[in-house]
Amino acid sequence: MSPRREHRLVFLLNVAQRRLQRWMAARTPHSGVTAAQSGLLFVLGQRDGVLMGEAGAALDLGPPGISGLVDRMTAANLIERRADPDDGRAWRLWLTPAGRAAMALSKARLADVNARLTQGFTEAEIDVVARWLVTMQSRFPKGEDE
Amino acid sequence: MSPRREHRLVFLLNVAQRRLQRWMAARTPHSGVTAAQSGLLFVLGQRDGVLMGEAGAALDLGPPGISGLVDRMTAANLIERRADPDDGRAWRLWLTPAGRAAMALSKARLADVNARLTQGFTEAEIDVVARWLVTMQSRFPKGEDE
DNA sequence: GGGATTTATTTCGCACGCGAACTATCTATG
DNA sequence: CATAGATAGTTCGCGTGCGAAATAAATCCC
Repeated sequence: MSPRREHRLVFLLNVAQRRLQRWMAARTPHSGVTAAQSGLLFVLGQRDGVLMGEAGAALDLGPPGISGLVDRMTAANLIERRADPDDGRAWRLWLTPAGRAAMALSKARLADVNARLTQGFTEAEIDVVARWLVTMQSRFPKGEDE
Repeated sequence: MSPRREHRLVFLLNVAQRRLQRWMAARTPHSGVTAAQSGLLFVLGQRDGVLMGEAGAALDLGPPGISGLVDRMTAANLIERRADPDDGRAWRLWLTPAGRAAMALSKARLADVNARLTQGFTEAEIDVVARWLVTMQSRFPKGEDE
């Protein structure tokens, strides 16, 4: 029984996430590229020149979140903001050479993280975990849907 | 077998955590008690008068984390800081009546969250998830152990 | 065409939690 | 006893991301 085990899921999720973030932050070989920042680097690695809103959607960030992330990464010279030629409101994001290099380094770190995230679990178990995490997205939606 | 699915675990964990936090924050019936704050309320509900460091350990927070949390909750009149009679450096934390009431309300919200966290998954699957989350704690330790 | 509405992004204030450095107290050791 | 070291908390600056409100450009509709 122990309702306590279930009670703990909220907490366990929180702790696991923070531990992972902290671990990644501490192991940033290249100058200060954080986990969130590598996320954006990967998005741009696949689709350079996306709109900020698209990048935000890909990372599940709202407007203020992506805006701040872009600010910091622009200041760090990892990406560039260039006006969209067709839409005066929009900005497109482009990797700088430094950003491209940082992305390559981030991939190595990600490989290490992946090993740690799956080690000791069967593929079926990892599938359960992934399915659970994905399900939580629809279970705790952004809007205030019931 | 898509290495991409594994790649996503970092991201999925991050998103699930943020979605849950956001959802809880939006559904705070009582004045502004956040998820982190309910965590401390529950700790005090079980052991009123703990040292700040003990509370931090229970919530996996470092000194600055628990210190700030206590600051905000003290300002909100949810808890009280009282000097430890035996140790001039230490402070013990106590629930205020308002804090005790907020804790009761938080429990209702937690029940709702728990339902959403487990609904649609078998007990065995939830066990896998819980085991995975716990394992991640040792996999991404606080110290810089390799 | 022009006013209302939608859309892209920014700004503000906030909560959270980290690492590093600091202060104050307690404890151990010579 | 004095002093060195350990321990409890605080403070600072930072990155992250949210909600709400503002700005500016695009679009829709009469």
